[in-house]
Amino acid sequence: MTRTADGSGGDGATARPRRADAERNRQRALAAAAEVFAESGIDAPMSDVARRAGVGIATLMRNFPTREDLVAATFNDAMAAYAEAAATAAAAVDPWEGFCDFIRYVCRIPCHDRGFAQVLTTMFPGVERLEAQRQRALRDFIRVVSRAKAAGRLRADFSPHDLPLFLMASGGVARSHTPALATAGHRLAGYLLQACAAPGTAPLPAAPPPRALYQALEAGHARD
Amino acid sequence: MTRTADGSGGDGATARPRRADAERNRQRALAAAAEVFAESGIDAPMSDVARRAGVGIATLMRNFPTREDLVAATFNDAMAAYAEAAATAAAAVDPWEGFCDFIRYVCRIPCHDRGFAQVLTTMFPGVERLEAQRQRALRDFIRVVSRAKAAGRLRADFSPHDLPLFLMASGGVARSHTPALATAGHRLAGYLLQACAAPGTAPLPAAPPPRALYQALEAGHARD
DNA sequence: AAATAACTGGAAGAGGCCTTCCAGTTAGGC
DNA sequence: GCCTAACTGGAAGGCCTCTTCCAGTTATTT
Repeated sequence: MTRTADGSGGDGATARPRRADAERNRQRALAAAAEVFAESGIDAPMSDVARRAGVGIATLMRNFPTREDLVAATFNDAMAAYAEAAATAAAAVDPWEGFCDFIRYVCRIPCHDRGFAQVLTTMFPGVERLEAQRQRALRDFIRVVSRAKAAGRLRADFSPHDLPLFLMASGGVARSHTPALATAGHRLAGYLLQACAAPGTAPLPAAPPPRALYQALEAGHARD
Repeated sequence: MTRTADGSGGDGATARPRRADAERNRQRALAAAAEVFAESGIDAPMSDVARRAGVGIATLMRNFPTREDLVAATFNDAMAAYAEAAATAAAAVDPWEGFCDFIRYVCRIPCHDRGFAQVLTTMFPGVERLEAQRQRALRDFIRVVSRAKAAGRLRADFSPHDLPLFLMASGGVARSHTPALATAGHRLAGYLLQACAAPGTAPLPAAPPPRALYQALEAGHARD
């Protein structure tokens, strides 16, 4: 699983197998980053990551020259798991169950991994692998949605692009790692699922054009 | 309206009426803070506020020794308006209309004032005036809720303490001032209202104990 | 219009974070 | 076991923000 990360840019030929301690440090950095980002978000100080990994800052910076590099490498597996969850939901026996399970899964994410929640609601145009997984998840989620609609359980005006909306909403609740906020997050998921159930009793306000929405989420950092 | 802010700690007797230019600067600082905080949130650099106000940093700091002082003074009126909106909702002819209007109003706030959204979802135990208004709003909202329930339009398991939940969710969507995100915020409000309508088709996940919830929102800064 | 107390803004100091550089250390080939 | 290239960690420099201090300016009083 963790083997998927490679990082040293395209050494197609077996140039040389990398020194063992260096690789060990790289892995330690990734593990530390996973912990720190989960707790404090992807803007956490690099020095925190280095300290927790037990390596120097320079070592961290050499392996991951930019913060984006580290973030991408750290959440590669999580993103794959996310895409996998969407695929599972698309293959669920009961379409509505599949939909509900996936939404609940998604709403739970910010409670235990703040960093990953940020990654899920931020576009990284420069990181192909991450975006490819996100695309895959979206494609599968589109299937989830159409199946649930076909089964008559999901309201017709639900849009697959409401997914980032739900993610951002959950992220807003899970601003820290408090049990109370985790409970609140579950409750929000409950409300949202209730709202999704067919038939919608009243029309929903229009959704923003997907292009505009995703553009607003680009990595210019969610800050104004 | 703006007269309500006083700041110079309790000069009960007419000690001396404060120099005119000083008062002018104070007002300019408040106006600038309102703009800056609305755009960038209450963690915006103090120097930005000073620059926009056209005063020196020292002047700003003398009027408002801590950031909390400035935040409290800046959002005093907005908080009063918020409480007023709750009162209006509690007096609405149609209880359900009152409820919906208020929720929509609340969900719109983060779209045009990021700072105020943060204030609404952060407790400031040291700022009595702010907390008093918040209490007042909550009391009126409790009336709104019970009236809407009595009218049979609001699901029975809705809790008045879900209000901060909705606020945080909206805040999560309105991470920047993009039209797309404003539209998304409206849509979220639509979903939430749908979910609130009686009868709930399925029980909601339990809410966190209010004490724990509000504790998690205390001004230890929404960071971890 | 002079005296004075209130008020002003910039500069300097402190702390945090990111980035770069370099002298020292260590793994791995021979 | 030694040599060399790979790798290491800390320290220094740059930038940003908050806070404090002080010499200069200005409104107000008489």
